[in-house]
Amino acid sequence: MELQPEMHRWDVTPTEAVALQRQLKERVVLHPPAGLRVERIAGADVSTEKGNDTGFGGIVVLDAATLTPVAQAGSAVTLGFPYVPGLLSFRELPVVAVAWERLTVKPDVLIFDGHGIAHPRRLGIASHGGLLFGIPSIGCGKSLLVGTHGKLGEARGATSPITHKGEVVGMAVRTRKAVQPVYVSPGHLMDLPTAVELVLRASPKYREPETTRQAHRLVNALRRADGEAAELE
DNA sequence: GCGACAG
DNA sequence: ATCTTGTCGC
Repeated sequence: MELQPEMHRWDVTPTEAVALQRQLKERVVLHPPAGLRVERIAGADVSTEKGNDTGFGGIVVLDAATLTPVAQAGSAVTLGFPYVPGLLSFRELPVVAVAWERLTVKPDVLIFDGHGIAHPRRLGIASHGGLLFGIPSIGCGKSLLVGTHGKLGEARGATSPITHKGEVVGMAVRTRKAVQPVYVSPGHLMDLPTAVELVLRASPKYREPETTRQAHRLVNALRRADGEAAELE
């Protein structure tokens, strides 16, 4: 099951988007493919501008062992959906999808800046993106959308389960000593233990995974380059 | 009805 | 997310 460009249309209303999420969540698989080998791990991100409706997307693929970039792709797409908490994927995935199509070297796992199943309807951008691209995916957010968790130790590697409506939907993970944790949840073709392990492995030095940091760097560079080109008109 | 609310 | 300067701490 590869990319599914026609999974559904993107020009929908918020009400239709919610209905699509309820339907799509049934397809999410919460365990990794048998014998998954993570040699390449990637990060996806989108950057937007204040007085503009253009979204700059990007994906950076890293060697999982060295966390060195091996491939990348960017995109600039007009945003067709507003930011609505719980419907982030309808705003950002169309942008990420263009970058994904341009990516010549595909990763084994894709980490999104946002949540997976730690979502009101269990279909955050990581789960939706994993389904769309047919790839194992992980959600790694900087703040919670839903759920609560207990206190966690100060050491790097400390964790505490995120619970929502009686279900464990993710894990608060301390990637740096005495620094606010990140919130990890499975996207698609992924389970929580593996997601936590991969995020920790990808975050040896900073709070956020190197995948997310590199993708963030790429999309911001694209946005600034576009802004400077516009000034010379 | 009120508060919360990824990026 | 973006708009913005300086500032506290390792």
